[in-house]
Amino acid sequence: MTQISVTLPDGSHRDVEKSSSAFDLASSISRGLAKVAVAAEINAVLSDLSTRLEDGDTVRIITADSDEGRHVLRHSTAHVMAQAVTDLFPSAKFTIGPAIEHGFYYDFDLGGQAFTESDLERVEQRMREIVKADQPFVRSVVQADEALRLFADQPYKREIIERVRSGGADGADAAEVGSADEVSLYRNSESFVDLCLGPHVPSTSRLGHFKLQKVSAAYWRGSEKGPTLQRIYGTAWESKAALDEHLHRLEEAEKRDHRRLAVELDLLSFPQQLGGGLAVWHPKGAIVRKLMEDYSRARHQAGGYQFVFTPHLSNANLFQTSGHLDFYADGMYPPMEMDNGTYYPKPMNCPMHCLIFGSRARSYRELPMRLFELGTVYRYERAGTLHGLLRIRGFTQDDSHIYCTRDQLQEEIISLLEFVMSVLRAFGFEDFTFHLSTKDPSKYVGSDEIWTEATAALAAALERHGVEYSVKEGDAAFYGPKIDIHVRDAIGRTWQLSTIQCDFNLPERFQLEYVAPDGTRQRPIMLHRALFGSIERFFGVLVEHYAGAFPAWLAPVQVRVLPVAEAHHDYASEVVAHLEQFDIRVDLVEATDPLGKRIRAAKLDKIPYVLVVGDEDVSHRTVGVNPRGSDVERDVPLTEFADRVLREMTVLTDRRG
RNA sequence: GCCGGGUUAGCUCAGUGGUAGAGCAACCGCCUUGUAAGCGGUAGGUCGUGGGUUCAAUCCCCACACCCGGCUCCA
Repeated sequence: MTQISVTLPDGSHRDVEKSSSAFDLASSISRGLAKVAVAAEINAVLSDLSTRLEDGDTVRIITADSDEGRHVLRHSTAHVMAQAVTDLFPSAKFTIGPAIEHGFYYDFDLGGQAFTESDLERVEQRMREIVKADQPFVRSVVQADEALRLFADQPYKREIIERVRSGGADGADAAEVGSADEVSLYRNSESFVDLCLGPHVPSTSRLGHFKLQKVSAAYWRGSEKGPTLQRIYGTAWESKAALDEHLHRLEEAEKRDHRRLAVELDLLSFPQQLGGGLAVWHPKGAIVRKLMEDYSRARHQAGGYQFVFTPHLSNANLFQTSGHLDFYADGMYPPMEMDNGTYYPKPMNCPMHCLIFGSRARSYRELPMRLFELGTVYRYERAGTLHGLLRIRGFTQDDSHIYCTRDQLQEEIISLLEFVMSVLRAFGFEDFTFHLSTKDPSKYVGSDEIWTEATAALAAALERHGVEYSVKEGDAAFYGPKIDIHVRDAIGRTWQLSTIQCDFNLPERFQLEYVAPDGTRQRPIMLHRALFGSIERFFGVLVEHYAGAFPAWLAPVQVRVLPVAEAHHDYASEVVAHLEQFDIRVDLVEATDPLGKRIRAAKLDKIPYVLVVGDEDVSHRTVGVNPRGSDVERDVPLTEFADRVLREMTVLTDRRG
């Protein structure tokens, strides 16, 4: 037999010469395919293009412009970077260097030294030389003993091999090496060989559209107790155009940074005198926040929630009862000794809501009881973790705790999902992903029965909605399973916002009970639900989603009126007064500066409507409308414009139905 | 908390061992009738805070605070 037959992804068969490689197959299909091929999937295993095909194999050629293809490019580029670093820093010990979303990194031990920005340039330069040298990536498989000799002066590589051999490996180790006895290697030059399962591109000349981005520290094996390594992040793409586009996207994302926009738009600030992770809200930011909160309250009121308020401090006994002191004392602000005991700033609202539930005998007739509070909490986040509004020490949860019977659980979760998505849609989020976190067998409270039931209730609710969801095994909190809801923003980034969590723990700890129809005392199940998550964080996400250009109903200033000249000031004031009577947020900038300059300033303030009024408008009671993002309209009757803005503002009420 | 880099006017950023500068913004004046920067002037800084070295520190050294990029953590 000189021919073998392989199956292609479309189910067709193709004959190729015996002992053909995957690359030969690609070439036989088309020269174009061969040119963009970077690897192959053979019988569902990702493999090098050089792999010999067998009769009956199912083969899919991986091209550079696919997700898997880019993954291969990035992984190979990481190897090239490691070679470049070891060329330039001969004493560097290299560790691991995987492909990640949009790029790759590699971690090195520089013996206490750190890379500088100029080192990065040198490394990048050396990488370009390696690419030009067209070094082949050659895979080999050796015995573990031989590999240990090969990496005699690379302690991290030896550690990986040893761990795999002793069976103590985790997934990351196995991905580097292969199996316990046989170690997979890739050599891309005389001097550079790395542990790796591959696959890799055939040679370094297939790479080149990359950029090193930043250098930072990382812990070996992610452990704070391990050595500190130097990590270099880079990105790599299939073409210069794709690389440029990616870099452009990063620039655009930077322009949306809520910390930058918060300053530019005068929304809020983090005064140094206040301390880290604490924000003050300026009038413009406060208006937006108030509108968000007002809307949230209105929706909760309509949704059958009861509003409660609880204090910022509590006697330590409460957090002893709730278990927070046992589990999270490190994340709480330190205690204050007072004349009648020890007090803590609250890190959570739930214990206090439990006190409200437990304040008197409860009947099943009161369930489900939905308590809601915009509750401000304080958590001691470690200094290095703070990040604008997204990671902050003092923040306000839109926190709801729902006490219900086991029979009510599923229905309650279903209506919660609807409620959460409906509110998020009102803020412009349409694309949701769902994650169901299940029991961690090593850390949980409650009976298996109730875990199964609650997890099934969460899953059923998701399925009833017909939404896709991923299961995160063992990722639940110790007190119960949960659903996390992520949203995709205007430029495709995802943010975790809402969470719905079942809790069997707190009702037990607080000995919460209700009287059932048969007169017995039963323990309620508790659902924790944060919708925005934290008002501060959600606001930050909104700023980035809208790039600071809030929709009209949220904009701090909705309309700015610009008289063309001083002669139009009186009429401009009338326009302002007319709009203000409908609670439209409107301001006026008099004609001391030229019109063009005032227009520009209004645009930079991202105001939804700029109204220009001149002679014709005065005589016809009209306005010139310059809307954000569309064309100027002249001679719009003032009353018509007011109606239009009002309609836009009532989008809320429409969504409420 | 760890590693690295920072902190100069409201903002963006120059700069120097001999107590500081630009553009924009602000304020004042002039000009000004139609959609993204008219002209001129004025004011504005304990160069993050504290200590040290020095005749002299915004600059060099140390500590602290805060910020940035990651790591770790995130009820």
